[in-house]
Amino acid sequence: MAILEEDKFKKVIAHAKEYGYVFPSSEIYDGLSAVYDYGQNGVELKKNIRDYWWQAMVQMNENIVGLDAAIFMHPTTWKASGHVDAFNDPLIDNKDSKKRYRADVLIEDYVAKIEDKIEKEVSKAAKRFGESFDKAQFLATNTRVIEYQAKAAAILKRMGQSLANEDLADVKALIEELEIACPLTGSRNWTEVKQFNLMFGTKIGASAENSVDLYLRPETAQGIFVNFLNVQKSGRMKIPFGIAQTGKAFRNEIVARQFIFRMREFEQMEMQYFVRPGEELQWYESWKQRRLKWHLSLGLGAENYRFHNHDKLAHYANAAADIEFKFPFGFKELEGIHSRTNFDLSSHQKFSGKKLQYFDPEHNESYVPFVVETSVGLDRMFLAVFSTALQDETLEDGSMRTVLKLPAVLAPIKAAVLPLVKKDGLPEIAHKIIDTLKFDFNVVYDEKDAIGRRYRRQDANGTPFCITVDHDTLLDNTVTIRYRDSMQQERVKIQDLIALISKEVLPKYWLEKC
RNA sequence: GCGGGAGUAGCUCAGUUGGUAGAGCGUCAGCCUUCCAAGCUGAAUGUCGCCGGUUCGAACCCGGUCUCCCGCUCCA
Repeated sequence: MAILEEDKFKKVIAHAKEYGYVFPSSEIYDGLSAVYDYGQNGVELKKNIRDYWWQAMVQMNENIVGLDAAIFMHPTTWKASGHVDAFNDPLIDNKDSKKRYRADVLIEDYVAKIEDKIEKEVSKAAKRFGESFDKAQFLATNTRVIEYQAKAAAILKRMGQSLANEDLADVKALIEELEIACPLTGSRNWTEVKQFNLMFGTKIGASAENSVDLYLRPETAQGIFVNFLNVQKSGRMKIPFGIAQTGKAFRNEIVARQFIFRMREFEQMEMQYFVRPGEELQWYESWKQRRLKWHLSLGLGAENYRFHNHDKLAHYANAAADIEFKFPFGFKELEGIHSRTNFDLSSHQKFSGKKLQYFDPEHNESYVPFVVETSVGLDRMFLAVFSTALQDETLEDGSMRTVLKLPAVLAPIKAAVLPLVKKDGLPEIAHKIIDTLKFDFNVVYDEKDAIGRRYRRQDANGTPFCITVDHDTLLDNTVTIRYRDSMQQERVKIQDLIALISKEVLPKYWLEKC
């Protein structure tokens, strides 16, 4: 990270804390690694981002509906989804090379070398005996081969048992006995073997003997898949249709860092779109474009976005791309768009024994639908918006101001109402204006300090409008409205305020750009 | 997890060879009234990250520990 970008990132984190957006979790106890709390302004910004997404996805699309599935799910869910296998690794570090390996893979590689040796013996013998060579007999009788085979089998058996018994010390002992070295450096200076489970485990049931092991969901998608038929039938949904959900997910990351970019507890905004098999790639393409358009509608700058198409695909996908955003620490994933095939629904069908199929009346056939997923990290979206909005500006007179240029639709506070001085009845009028605006917008009142300083305070907090009550207000019921980004001021009638602010902050005017 | 750096008021940081903590900004109250911060007066706020050790005495020395930052590593 360049020095400038690093400074910028530090400023973002400090500003987020200072203005009540993001606090380290449990800070009075020294915090909890990679867990953060959203403060009084952060919760508003986050809610506004979530609402903006929800409106664009659910409200604006007749064939997309919402869902709020529980965080706890039946344990078999995670076997079906592949997370139990994929999120569970015994890892070992080499102290000299600083490289980390899966302990079981190291041992399996070693066994593979033994098998190579057996193969070499076989091919040597085959050359020697020519056409009369009997491979099966050779394998069964050659003493060297039998020795190799016995050794390989013994190693695998012992590793299997140790892993099953969670005897990680023995896995390490095995690595040491076999004198397995770091493939890169040849060092045999290993740490202990540690089990890394990326899913958080917990228990349901109050008494120990009746309890069942559960996981906190590592993604929200599975709640949608297991409810696919419930929603389709109760909502009389016809393919293609989508189910949208926002909610918390949990991953026990080995290293979680970069502020709220990678947290152990985070919030996703996901939509699973169910389509006819064979049509998934065209939907995948169209969702890629639609989702990018949604991001661009916020006006953070087209140059800050790019697609990253995956070459290596996960086992369930036949196409995948990320929308990457230029964070203070570089371009990183903001949203994923995946063509997940019918992997999840098929797998749940297999594990549950329940049919998860759709009867397509148009084509008169039943099938397991294919799925196109769009998945945004809400916290990442927050960071993208917040870090881009935070700017230090040099003004014409050479002075500086810190301004948080949040898209007005997302700003926590839409307007501040300020009496020019706190006497002559101006505060009373300001309070009256607040009473008329507060039904529609989050507004605040401030009378402390000089007017200029109050403007700057609101700038730093991202408030798009300041409304100033002065002595002329007493005569003609007009106020000054001052715009955050341009610092321009206008004289307007009090009764025009609602319409004026609405035009800038209501989602309606932003969603039209999606 | 490894290596490097750091933890003193809300923020940014001082703190001399160990002698029970300061500044600026911010916050609050009051004065002033002035449409783009930094006018005047006054006030609050710290067990100097935590635990232990050395010492008559530790923010400072030693050990441990926690947290954060950077790099490596990991990342359905």
